[in-house]
Amino acid sequence: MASTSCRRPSPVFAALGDPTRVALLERLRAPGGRNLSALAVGTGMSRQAVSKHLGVLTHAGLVRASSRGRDTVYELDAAPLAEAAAWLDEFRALWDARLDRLDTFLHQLAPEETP
Amino acid sequence: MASTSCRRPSPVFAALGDPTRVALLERLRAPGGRNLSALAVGTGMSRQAVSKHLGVLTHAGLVRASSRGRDTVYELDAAPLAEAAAWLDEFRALWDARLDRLDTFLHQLAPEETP
DNA sequence: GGGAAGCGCAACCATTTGGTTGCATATCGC
DNA sequence: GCGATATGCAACCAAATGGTTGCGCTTCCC
Repeated sequence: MASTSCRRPSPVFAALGDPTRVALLERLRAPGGRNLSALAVGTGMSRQAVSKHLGVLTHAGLVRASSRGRDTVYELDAAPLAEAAAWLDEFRALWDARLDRLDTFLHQLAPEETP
Repeated sequence: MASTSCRRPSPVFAALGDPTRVALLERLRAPGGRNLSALAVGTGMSRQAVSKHLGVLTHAGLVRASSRGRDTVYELDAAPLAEAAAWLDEFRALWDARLDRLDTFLHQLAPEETP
């Protein structure tokens, strides 16, 4: 098979494709969790907009939301980040392997032309 | 500073967020490059749609396009993938460091309650 | 030279996305 | 109980996205 073995984490990449969501993740990197209002302040957006972005992040598995009485607490979950990094590394590794095989193939064909 | 040091590779993540584009990248992983028509066949899309996706990938730096006579040859450039993976690792590392500091802080506060 | 192949550009359309506002509901604290 | 706080849901809107078709230009090859 020429494809990577693990599943492609497209939702994670799509979630990370928006700088606003990345900024939210950086705010969530502090331990302890934040509620929606605390996350929305200073972003220049309404709470509802922030809530939508948090929904995308939650759907991608990057954020866990737990209802805590009156407000919902959002926490970072970095496990999908590790999966995404692993996919990137695997993709690159397979690509490099292809190039290495091409290199040896060219060497076998014409050793003097590929120093 | 609480932010990661390197710039956030949002365009790369946005480009990888579409499964169609990831499939194109996997087709491009074979060495030698492909022209537009070869990439479009079998995708169920028109050449123009594939060209737009290739434009997004090129803009993200994941693909290099070189004009080769009548047709343009597209080649994979995996360097942004490495940058993206590095960003993911750095983000996770900083987050883990925060958690570690919290852990030691809690230990200093009440050693018997955090086994 | 002339037909065919390959590509880019522009116009166009449907759907999704990113954002807003308004309102209803649940919860906390006095 | 009651006011204030925190959230979710629905409707709505502008802009971006993903796709199409058509046309024109360049390049190959016979």
